[in-house]
Amino acid sequence: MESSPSTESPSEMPAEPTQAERFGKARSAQSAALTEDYVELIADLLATGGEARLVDIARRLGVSHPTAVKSIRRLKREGLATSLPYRGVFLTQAGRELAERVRARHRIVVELLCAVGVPPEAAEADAEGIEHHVSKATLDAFSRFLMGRR
Amino acid sequence: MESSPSTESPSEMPAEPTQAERFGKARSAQSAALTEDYVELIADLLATGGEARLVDIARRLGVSHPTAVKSIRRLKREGLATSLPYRGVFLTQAGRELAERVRARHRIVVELLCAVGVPPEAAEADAEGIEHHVSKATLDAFSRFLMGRR
DNA sequence: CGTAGAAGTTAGCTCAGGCTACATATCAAT
DNA sequence: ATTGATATGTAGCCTGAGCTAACTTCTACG
Repeated sequence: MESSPSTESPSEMPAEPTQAERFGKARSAQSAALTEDYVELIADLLATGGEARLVDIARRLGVSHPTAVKSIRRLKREGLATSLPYRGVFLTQAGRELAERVRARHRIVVELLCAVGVPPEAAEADAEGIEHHVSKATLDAFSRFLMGRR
Repeated sequence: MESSPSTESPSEMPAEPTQAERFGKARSAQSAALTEDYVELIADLLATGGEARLVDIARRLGVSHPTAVKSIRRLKREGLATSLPYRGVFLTQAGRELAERVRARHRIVVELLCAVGVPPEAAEADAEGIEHHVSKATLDAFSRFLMGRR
C-alpha cells in the first residue's frame, strides 16, 4: 500500500469544496430544469394554439397525464402558473417572464451550437439538456460570440 | 418550429413525438450523468492518489458516505467498478474506458466554452452540467471547431 | 495489546418524478 | 337529451438519490 494519502500535509483543503459545490449546483440545476421545460412549453402552446391543455403538455413532454398534473400543481404552488379545471393552464406574470428568459436562452444556445458547427438537429436536441446548465456568465459569452461573428 | 416531422400523416400525429423524445432523452441523460461523475472521479482519485476511498469520493462529490455507498453499489451492479471492503474502489476495464471517454469529453467541452469566450471558472463549473448532454455529433463538431482555430 | 477514532456498512426515512388504474367531468354528435 | 369519446383529476405504488443514526471493522498509537 502506498503511504501517500495522509502525507499531503502542507496544504490539503482548497480544491475539494469547490468541486463538491460544482456537483451540487449541477444537481440542483436539474430540478429547475423541469420547471423551465414546463413553463417554456406552456408559453409555446399558448402562443401557437391559444391554449395549453393538460393532454398536450403531457404528450409533448412525453409523460403521462397524471405526471403533468403533479408538475403543474407544483408550478401553481411556485406562483408560475394557474389553471381552470377544464379550461387549460395559464402562466402568471412571473411565469411569463421565466418563459421569456428560458426561450431567449434556448435560442442562444442553439445558435451558438450551430455557429460552432453542430448540425441543426443535434443542436436542437442537445440544447434541450444543455440550456439548463448555462450560467449567466456563459450565456453572456455566447451572446458576445454570436454578435461578433454576425 | 419543428424542422422535419418524421411522418407527415394525413390528419393527426404531427411533430410532437420528436420533441417528446428529446425531453425523454434529456431526462434519462440525467441518470447517466451520476454514473459518469462517479466513474470520472474514481479514475481521477486512482490516478492522483493511487486509491479511491469511499470517504474521499463522498467528500469530493458533496454527498454523505452512505449515498456514495449506494451509488458505488450501482456501479458494481453495472459492471463498471469493483471494491474490496476496506481497500477502496476500483474500475473494471469497462469503467476505465468510460472514464476515459468522459474525461476527454469534459476537456473538450471546457475548451470549447473557453474558446467562445466563457471565463475559465464559469466554463469549468458549467461544463460539469453541460457535458452530460453533449451528443457524439456535437462533440465532434466541438473538436473540429477547436482544431480549426488552433 | 487495547482502545479511540476513522472508515465502511446497514437500516430506515424523505422527497420528487413517473406510472397505472380508476373515477369524474366536458363535449360533440346523433 | 343520451351517450361515447376525450380530457381531467385522484389514489396509490415504484424507484432513485439524499440524509441521519446506529453498528461494525480497521488501524494506528500510546
